[in-house]
Amino acid sequence: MTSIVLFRNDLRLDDHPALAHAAALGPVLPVFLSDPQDERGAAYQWWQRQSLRVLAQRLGERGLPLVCRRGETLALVSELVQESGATAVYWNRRYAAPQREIDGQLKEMLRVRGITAESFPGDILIEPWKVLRDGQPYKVFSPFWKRLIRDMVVDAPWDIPNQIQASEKVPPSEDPNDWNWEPRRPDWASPFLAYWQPGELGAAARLAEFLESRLADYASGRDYPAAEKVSRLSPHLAHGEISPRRLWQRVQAHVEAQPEQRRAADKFLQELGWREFSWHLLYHFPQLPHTPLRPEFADFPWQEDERLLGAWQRGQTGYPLVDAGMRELWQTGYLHNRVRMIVGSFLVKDLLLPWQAGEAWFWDTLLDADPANNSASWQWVAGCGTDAAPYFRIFNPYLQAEKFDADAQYQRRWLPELATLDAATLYSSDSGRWRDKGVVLGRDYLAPLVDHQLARDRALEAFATLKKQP
DNA sequence: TGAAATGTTGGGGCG
DNA sequence: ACGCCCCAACATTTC
Repeated sequence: MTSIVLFRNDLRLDDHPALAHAAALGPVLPVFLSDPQDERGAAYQWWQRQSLRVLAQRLGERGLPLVCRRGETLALVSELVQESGATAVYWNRRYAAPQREIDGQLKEMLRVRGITAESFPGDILIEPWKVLRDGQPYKVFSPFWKRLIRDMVVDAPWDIPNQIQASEKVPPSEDPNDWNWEPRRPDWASPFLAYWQPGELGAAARLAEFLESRLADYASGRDYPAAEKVSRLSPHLAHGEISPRRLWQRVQAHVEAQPEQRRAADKFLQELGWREFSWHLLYHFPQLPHTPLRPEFADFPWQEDERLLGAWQRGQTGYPLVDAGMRELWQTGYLHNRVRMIVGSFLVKDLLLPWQAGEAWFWDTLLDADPANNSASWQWVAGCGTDAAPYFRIFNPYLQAEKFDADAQYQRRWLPELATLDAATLYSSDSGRWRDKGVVLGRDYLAPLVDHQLARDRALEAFATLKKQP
């Protein structure tokens, strides 16, 4: 009579449809499976380890164990069904191709053996096969989102079950500490804890704080990386510590109480919409993480240059805003959205490096690494996505800095070597003025890796070669 | 959810 | 008072 409930990238009790369904039927055996196929970058795995601790504790408080196993999904579930005598397995749906395939095979294997197997809506607002126009997926964000908010109903979230009966038989668990997801030497991850509280409670706290004190200024403040007006919920969403349905419902309820924040809330929900759009794209176009959706970009003359890539990764390009962003990413596992666009544009257009190289670096270093968001956004920046920024939309890193970090607060925070420069000096190209403030180019800070004007022209030339292709 | 190049307009200085 | 020029400010187009 026992049901196994699988936890994967949905490390929460709230609005966990599979868990809620199983708990209503009888005893539950919660299982976390780590299939090597599902592993993401190093930063993501570190967070997942922290989040697992929280999940195990929350289950423990309710008298439930969390059985952790590492290996191939089908084999593990097969073993666990035998060891526990479970008669059903439930899970929340996943939408990326490899995971869909695994879960499909799992369902078939279980049903052949007479075990109930059922999947439930996963961590998006609406199932991708329900948002179509003339049977085709949307390829442009605006009509997609308009359609979704106008015509579709987001399911109400499931509350945490009041009581969850524990399974009598509990198979032994592996110790996730043995999985080596936490770096030892050097321990690059422990500083993250100064910025983040992984786990479902941390997610709830972040949301409460966002609604309370950040949302009101979100519409205008979200563009200024020093302003701290964004939600910083992305890692929590990426690990499923809060569901988008719950987030949607909480924001709607907040706006009912504070109608003057409607505009800001809509803007925020639109960002959730971009996440949704990315996941729908990944569902319909499984090649999204590797292959440009615009086929003509297959022939783009990217450069391969390890030296340039390394300089970008380490924040040593000589462009203060780019370097500040790359250092924030390395030190905190996160990067403000505006700065993601700027460093992305710089990699792809100023350095002419392939967007996949940036995608891979973000995948490894972002705590919120998410296959849909990461690949869709890089294709957007590179101009090769379906609804992408046109290739010729080339960010000027100096202008972006003056517009969105006018007082240089953000750049000085992440570039201690420039902390003595006031904004006016930072924005002047007069190296003598920099020297007067104690910063010698080439000694204290690098000269720019490339000249932006030249790089811009070169990028446009490279782009022009594409259009000649049939 | 750009930026640069190019075009237009209108106020003010000045002969 | 008038026309001319300059140029900032804004608008449009082009990449």
